[in-house]
This record gives sequence, structure tokens and C-alpha cells, in this order.
Amino acid sequence: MQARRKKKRSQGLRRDILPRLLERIVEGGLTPGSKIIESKLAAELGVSRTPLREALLHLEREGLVRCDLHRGFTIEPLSAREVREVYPLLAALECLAARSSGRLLHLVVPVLTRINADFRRSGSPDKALELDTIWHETLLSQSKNARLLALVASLRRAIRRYEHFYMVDAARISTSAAQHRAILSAIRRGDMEAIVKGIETNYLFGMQVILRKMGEE
Amino acid sequence: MQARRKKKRSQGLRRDILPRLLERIVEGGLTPGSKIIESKLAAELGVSRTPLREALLHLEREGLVRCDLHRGFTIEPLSAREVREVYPLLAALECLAARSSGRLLHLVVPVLTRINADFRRSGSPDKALELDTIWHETLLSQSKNARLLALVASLRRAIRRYEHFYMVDAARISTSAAQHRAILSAIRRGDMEAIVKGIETNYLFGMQVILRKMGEE
DNA sequence: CATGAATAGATTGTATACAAAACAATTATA
DNA sequence: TATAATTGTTTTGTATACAATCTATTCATG
Repeated sequence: MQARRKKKRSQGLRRDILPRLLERIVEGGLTPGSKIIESKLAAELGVSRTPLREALLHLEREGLVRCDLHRGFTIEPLSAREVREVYPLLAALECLAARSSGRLLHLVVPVLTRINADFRRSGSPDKALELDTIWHETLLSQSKNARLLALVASLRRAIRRYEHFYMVDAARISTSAAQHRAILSAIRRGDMEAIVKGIETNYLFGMQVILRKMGEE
Repeated sequence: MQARRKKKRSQGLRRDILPRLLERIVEGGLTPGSKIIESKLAAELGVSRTPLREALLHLEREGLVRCDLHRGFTIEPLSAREVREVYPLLAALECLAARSSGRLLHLVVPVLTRINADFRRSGSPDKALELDTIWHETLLSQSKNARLLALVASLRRAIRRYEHFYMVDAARISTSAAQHRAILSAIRRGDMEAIVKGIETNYLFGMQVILRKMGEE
């Protein structure tokens, strides 16, 4: 295997800090609803306010952060409303991608099967979440529509914090893995309507689980 | 009618200059493929580079502009590829919005009828484009999914320059108006499948027209 | 003549500076 | 006591400064 450089060289501070910001928002540190003090956060990240603001504005478009005039940035609070808005959107877009991939979907069946096996057995919730993401990315990887893929990725970043916060439990993982298998079987049969139905079920089920957990707080 | 303040007070330079930037990109001045010299453009707009860059980064997410490290901003060139990517996306999202609006669609039928009449008779291509945009906005206005509406608006901004550049001709306007009427009739009948079909037809027809004109250059 | 090194100028990416707005604490006022 | 005015501090939004990088030009070299 080709040796890979560990330190991929900087893509500019604005882009470099984005993953670190995302991590803080999803995993904690930057609690939903809390205010961001630019100078503090910039110091913590070791950059100046300029690239920090540019990165935060990027997150604003993804819906993770909001920016009010003269009031600055706040972490967008978690809301059932957002869940009800984004999951169906994601379902529709992923269906569109599947449709546009057509017979190419067959190509990824082996990989998908393997990932799903790992997913079912994954120990930690975070690992499960990561594998689920990879599974869906792989499913969509045959679509030529870069714009669509970027959109899906963006929306998935938005729901990641819900998935993290209201942790996935073993029951859900096993149900979700079964739904993945149903989709795989539909691909093998070449039954596009069943594929689409499967994707919708998978997302709407995920949404229900989150909404239920949010209600039970 | 309530008198409205003409000078709505500034939402901050970053937001203020956005429409002006968009206008320049769509209507000319900033030709597709051309490079943006931040200092020049900032001077032209009468602001400093800081809010200009923030606005340009916003346009980057909308796909109108690209930003490469140490090479700065360029206007994204027009491409058949983008057309083929965005129109179907838009069609799918507008269908989703229509579906989620359900019976509420009936409420906007009168307004839609009126707008469509103006649209058919509209003199200039630009006026037609504007009315078409308003028609679709109105159609979607009953959806409660703010995220979805924002997405659609963003994608429509992306295609506006194609619609402007490859000008709408009289033939297309009349066809498009007929398609609008078909959608309206489907709404009156309460036939959701026909509504969705109508929206798809409308967008895919628009896409074909643009693609043809792009090929005929 | 073509190719490449060297240099000067332009342009970006980031840091810093500063005025205006928001916020907090304190004192004045009913 | 509760409300309003005042002052001082914090924080934002924008402008400016500056180093690193890119680009164009000149000049040398085969």
C-alpha cells in the first residue's frame, strides 16, 4: 500500500478549522443555543477572527449556526421542527440519486454488504453512526450528480448532531441494518421502486426514533 | 395600503451587497469564467474586502462562484453539466414541496391564475423570468418546510443566469404558461400525481430548451 | 528560437485596529 | 421597590496592514 503523507498541507485556515468546528458542535463544547464569542473561539483554535468568521458563515448556510446583526453567532438549537424538515428532504434526495444511478447500483452491492455487516456489529454508537454515513455515501457514490451529492452531504452534517445527541441504541441499529439489507435485496432484484421505498422507510424510521426520543426528554 | 419605508435599514454590508453582486453575475459585468479582483470589486461596491469576501463565500455555496486557495474567486462558467444537475434537483424538490402542501394548494389557485395571465402577456424576457419565479414561489408558499423553501430558492438563483443568458423566447413562454395551466387544473381536481407530473414536465421542458440553446452556440 | 531562472509587481489569506452597537452594572428618580 | 437614565465594558462589523504566494516580465542560457 502506498504510504500516505500524514500532514496534508493546509487548504487555508478557513477550510482547516471547519472539521474542528463541526466536531465541537456535534460532540459538545459548543452547546446548542449557546453564544459564540469570536475572539475566545479564535484563540482556542489558534487562528484570528477573520478565517473563523468565514468558516462560521459556512456553517450558517448548513443550518448549524445562526448569525444576527450586531449579535453575532449562536449555535442553532436542536428542534423537532428541523428534524421533521430535513429527514424527508434527505429521503427525497437520496431517492433521486438512487434513481439517477440506475443499474450502476449493482456495482456497490458487495461493498454495501460488507459495510452493513460491520455496522450491525459496531460496538460504540459513534462507530455505528460513522458506518451508517459511509453506507449511505457508498450507496450514492454512483450518481454523477455532484451537486446532489454535495447537498446530501450537507444535510447529513445537519442531522449528525441529532443522531449523536439522541444516541443510537442497539435496537435501532439492528432495525436499520435490516432496512439496509432490504434495500440491497431490491438492488439485486433490480426493483427500483422497492429501492426507493426502502430508502424512504429507512429515513422516516430514523426520524421517528429521533422525534420520540426528543419528546421523552 | 400601508406605506412602506423605501430605505430598509442596512442588514450589514455583507448582506447588503449580495443582491448587487448577484445582479452583476446574472446580468453581466461579471462574466462567467472571469476572475474577480477583490480590491477592484470592493472599491466598485464601495465596501472593504472583508464584507465582500464574506458575500462571495456565500455565493460559493450557491455554486455561482468558486474560490481556489491563493488563486481567489472566479465566476463559475456556464455548463450543460450544471443544467443537467440542477433542473432535475429543482423538479424533485418542488414536487416534494407540492406533496407536503397537500390540500393547501387550493388556496393559491386564484393568485397563480392571475400571475400566469401576466406571465403569458409579459413583454420583456426579464419580466417573464421574474413572473415565472414568482409563480413558482407562490406555488410553494404553502409548504411549511422552511429548509426546503430556502433550498429551492438557492437553486433557482443558480439557474437564473442560464435563463437570462439563453433568453426565453415567446414560444417557450406560451408553452410554459400552458404547463402552468395544466398544473392549476390538476390542483383544482385535487389530483396530486398529475400536479407532480406537471411540475416535472415544466422543469424538464425548461431544461431541454436551455440545453438545446447551449448546443446551438 | 525556445526554455528556464530571476526579479518585480499584483493579489490573496490572515492578522490586527478601530468605530459603532449591544450588554451589564450602577446610580438616579418616581 | 421598581423603573429609567448613565456610564463603562464587551463584542461585533468593517477597514486596514502585512506576509506569503502567485503572475508576468525580463534576462540569461542551451
